[in-house]
Amino acid sequence: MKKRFPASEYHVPFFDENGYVRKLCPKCKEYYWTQDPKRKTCGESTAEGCAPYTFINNPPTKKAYSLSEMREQFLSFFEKKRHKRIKPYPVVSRWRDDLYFTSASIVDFQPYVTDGLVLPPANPLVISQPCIRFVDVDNVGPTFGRHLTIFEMGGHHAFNFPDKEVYWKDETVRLHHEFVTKALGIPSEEVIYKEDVWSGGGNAGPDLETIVRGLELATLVFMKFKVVDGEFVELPIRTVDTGYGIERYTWVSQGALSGFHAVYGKVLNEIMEMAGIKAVDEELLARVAAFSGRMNSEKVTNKATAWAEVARCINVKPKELGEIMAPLENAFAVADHTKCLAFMLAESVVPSNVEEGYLARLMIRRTYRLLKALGIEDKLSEIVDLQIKTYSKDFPHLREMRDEIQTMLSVEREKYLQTLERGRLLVKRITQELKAKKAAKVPSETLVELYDSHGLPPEVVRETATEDGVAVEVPDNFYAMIAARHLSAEPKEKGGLAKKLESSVADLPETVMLYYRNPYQTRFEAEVLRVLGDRYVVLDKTIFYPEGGGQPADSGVLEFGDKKCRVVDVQKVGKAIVHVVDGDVPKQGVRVKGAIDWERRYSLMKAHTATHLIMGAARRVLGEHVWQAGTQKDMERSRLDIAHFRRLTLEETQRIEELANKALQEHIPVECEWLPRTEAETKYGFRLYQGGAVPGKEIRVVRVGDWEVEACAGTHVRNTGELGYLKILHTERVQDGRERFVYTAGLQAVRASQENERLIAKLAEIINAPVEKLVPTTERLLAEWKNARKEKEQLIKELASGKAGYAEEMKTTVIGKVKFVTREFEPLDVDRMIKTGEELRRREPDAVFFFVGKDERTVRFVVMAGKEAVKNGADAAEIARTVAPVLGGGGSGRPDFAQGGGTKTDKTTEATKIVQETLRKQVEKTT
RNA sequence: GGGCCGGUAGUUCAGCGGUAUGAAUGCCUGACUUGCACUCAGGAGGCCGCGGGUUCAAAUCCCGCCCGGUCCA
Repeated sequence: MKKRFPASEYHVPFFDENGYVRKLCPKCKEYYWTQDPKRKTCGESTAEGCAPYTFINNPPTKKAYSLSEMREQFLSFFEKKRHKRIKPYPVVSRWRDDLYFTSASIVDFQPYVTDGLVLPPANPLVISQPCIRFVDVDNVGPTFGRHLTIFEMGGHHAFNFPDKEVYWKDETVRLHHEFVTKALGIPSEEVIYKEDVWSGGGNAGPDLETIVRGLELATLVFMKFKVVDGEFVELPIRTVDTGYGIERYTWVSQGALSGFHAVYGKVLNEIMEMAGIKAVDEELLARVAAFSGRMNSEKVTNKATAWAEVARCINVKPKELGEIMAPLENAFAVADHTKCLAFMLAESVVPSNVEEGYLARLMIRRTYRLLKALGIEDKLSEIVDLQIKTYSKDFPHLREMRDEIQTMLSVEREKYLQTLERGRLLVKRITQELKAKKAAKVPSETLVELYDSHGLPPEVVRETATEDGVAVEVPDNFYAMIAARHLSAEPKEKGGLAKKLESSVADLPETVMLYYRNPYQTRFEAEVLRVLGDRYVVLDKTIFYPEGGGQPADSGVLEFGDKKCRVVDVQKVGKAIVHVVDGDVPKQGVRVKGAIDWERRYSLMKAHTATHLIMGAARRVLGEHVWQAGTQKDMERSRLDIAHFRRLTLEETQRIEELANKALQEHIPVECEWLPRTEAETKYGFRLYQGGAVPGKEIRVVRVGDWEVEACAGTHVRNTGELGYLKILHTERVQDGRERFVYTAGLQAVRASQENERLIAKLAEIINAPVEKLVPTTERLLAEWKNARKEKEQLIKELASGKAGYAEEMKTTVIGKVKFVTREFEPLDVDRMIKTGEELRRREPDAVFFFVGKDERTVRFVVMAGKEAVKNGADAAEIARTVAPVLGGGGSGRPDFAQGGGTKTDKTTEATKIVQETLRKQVEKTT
C-alpha cells in the first residue's frame, strides 16, 4: 500500500499566488497541480499512458543546450540565488557502508549531515552529481533516454535546523519555477507539479515531481522523516533534497529524438556507424519517441505487448517496429553502459565476483552481449576511449585512469570469453546427452543450473543448443527459480556487546582516549564511572585501545586497593569505552591503576603502521586502482586485502615488500591528526576512506609522510623505522579481484624468515644436499622416483609373464573342463596379483585363478577366469561374493575378474576350499 | 560473506566404490607422399589438487584445506 500525504503537505503559497489548481489524474490516479483548469490527465508519459512526449522536435526552451551547458546553466542559476557551488563527489560512495554507488546528490550528505552530526559544506548548496543506478538497467534503451545507469543529478540542497531555517517548500518550488521559466524559458503553464511520496536511504517525505511536455524533469523532495520500523518519525533537520535530471533537461531543450541523441550525439553516431546502422527514418522515430514513455519494464510485464501497444499508437506493424528498434535500443544502451563503465573503473572498481566489483562485471558482460547483438564485439575498448575523451573535459580523472581502465576491461574480457567457451563445451555435452535420450528440449532445472553455477544466461545456452537441434524454452519464472535457490535464511546475529550495552552507557560522557594522546603510555590512573553486570567497567579515561579498524583490543590489568582484574576485551559502545574484565571488579567511583600488555600493543602498533606501508607500496607497484578491501592485525601475522584484477606474482610481491622496507628505512614520521570531515576530504581526497566508511564529525587522519594517508582509528608507531623489518609471508586470492597479503613486522618478521631457513635446512638435511643444490637435487630425485615407479610396473608385468616359479608356487586342481589354480602372494601386493592373473589368464584360457595375499591386518584376494573357463560356467564375481564373508569382508567384480578382501587373515585355507566348491558347482551347473 | 559447480594425460573431458588395456585432441616415431595435408601403424605422456577419515578395497563416499568458476547480497 502506497502511503499518501494530505494535500496540505503540497499546498504552497506559490500555487495560490499563481492560480494553480489541484487535480486527480483519471489514468494514473495521482494528484497534480496545474495552472490550466481544463487539464485532464497529469501530463506525464507514464506506462498507464497519461500522455505522450510533446517536446520531440518541438523544444519548449529558448535555446538548445549541450549536457555541459545545461549543467553550467543549472549551477550558475543557483549560485546567483546564494547557493554555494560544490564539486561533485565520487560515484563510488566509499564514505558509506550501506551503498556501493552514489545514486543521488543527497547521498553525498547522508547520513552525517542529514542526521545533524556534521555541518554541511555550505548551506544552501548546489551540486551536479554524477550518479550510478542499476535498478533501471533494463529500461536503458527502450525508454529513449528517460532511464540511464549513469546520469548527473543537479541538486540544490538546504538543511533546515530547528534554530536556523534556510528555506523550505515554498521557496523550493519558486526556485525551480524560476529556473525552468526564466533561465530556460519554458512557458509557466507547461510546468506541472505532481504529488508523490518519496522514501529512500532511511529517510522519507512528500515530494513534487515536475513535468514538462510529458517528461518528469525534477523531483523536489522535502525530507522530514526518518523511517523507523516502517513508521515515519519526524527529523530534527528538514532537508530540501532536489534532483534535477540534467540529461533530461538537455534532451527537452534540444527536442532530440532521444535522450541519447541529445547527450551522446557524437559517441552515439560513432557506435551506429561501427554497427552499420543506417540512417533511421527520423519521422517514424519521432513518433515512436513520443510514446516511448510506455516502455518501462517496472510497470510493463511483457516488453512485446508494450511494443505492440506503441506500434498501435503510431500505426505501424509491431514486427516491423521491433526490427527497426532492436539495434537502436542496443546502441542507446551501449552509449550509456560504456560511460558508466568508464566512470566506475576510473574510480577503481575492480571487476570481481563480490560486491561492487560484481556489478562492474555484470555491466561489462551485459555490454558485451549488446555489442555482440550489434556485431561489434571488438569495439568496446574503442568506444570506452571515446567516452573518456568526451568526458575528461569535465572529469579529468578519467584521462588519468585511462590505461588502467583499459587493462581492467581487457582482463575482464579474457575472463568472460573463457567462461563462454567453458559454457559452450558444457552445453554441447549436455545437448549430446539429451539427444541420446531423445529429449527435445533442455529441462528448466538444467537452465537454472547452467546460469547459477556456470553463469550462462539462457540466451547463450540457446545459441549452442539449437545448433544441436535441442530447443531451449525459458520458463517465465526463470529468475524467480534462480532466486529460490538463494533463499537460505541468514541467521544474522548482530550488534553483540555494543547493542547489549548501548542504552546502559548512553548517558555517560565520552571516555577520554589516552591512547591517542600518547600511544606509548603503558600505565594510567582513572576513575570508575560505571560497572555493569560484574564484567563491564567504564572509566573516565583509558589507555586501552578498543577493537576497531582491524586492530584487536588491548589486554592488561586494572588494580584497585589490593585487588586487581584482567582486562580481556575492550569495546567502544557509542562514546564510551567498555573494559571487559575477569576477576575482582572495582566499585563505581573508585580510582584504579591500569596497565596494558605493552608487548602486545607495540606489536599491533607496528602491524598497523606496516599495513599503511604495504598499502602505499602496493599502489605504487600495481596501480591507482588498488584500494584496501579489509584488514586484520594480529601479533603474529596481519593481513591486508586489496582490490586487484590479477593474481599477484612473486615478483610483484617481492617488489612491494622491498618498496615497503625502503619506506621503512627512510624513518618516516607517522603523524596523526583530527580534522573536520569536510576539511579532511578536501585536503586529502576520498582516498582517505581506504578502510571503508568512518563515522563521526571529525575524522582521524594518519599520514605516513607522503607515502600514505588514510582515515584510521588505529594506534601507530611514531616513526616507520621502529618496525625494523617488514616481511610479506605470503599472498592469497580471497575472491576474484581480491588479493590478500599476509605479513609481519619487527622481530616477528625476523623469526618468520628464520622459520623459512629452518625449513630449507631441514629439507637439505633430508635430501642430503647443500642448500644451493636443493633444486637440481630434488628435480633429480623426483625424476628417479618416477622412473623407479615405471620400472616397478614393468617388472611386475615381466614377472607375471615369466614362467619362473609357476610350477612350485601354483597349486593346480582340475575341475571338469576347468583348471583351478591357487597361489599365495607374499608380501601382499594386489597390483601384482592382478597383473599376474591377467597374464596367466591369457595364456591359459581354461583356468580359474584364485590369488590370496595378506598382511597383519587384512587379507585380499583376486579371482580371474579365462575365456574358456567363463564359457564353462565360471563366474569370478559370484565366487568373490561367496567367499568374502568368510574372510570377514566383501567382494565383487565381473565374470572374468573380481576381487575382495576381509580381516580374518587366518581363514585363507578355508576360503580356498570354498572357492573351489563354488567353482565346482558353477562348472557342474553348465555341463 | 553465503549458495552452487568443478580440479583425472600437454589440452578438453569420460569414469563416480572393485585392473586408469580411459576417450578425443595435441606430441614423438614409422609407413604412404616430390613436399604439405590426409590416412594408417606404433609409442611416450597420470602423486586421479592436498591432508585426514570410512572400507577388505577410495580417483570414486565423508570431513577439512588449497586452487578455479559461477550466482546472490
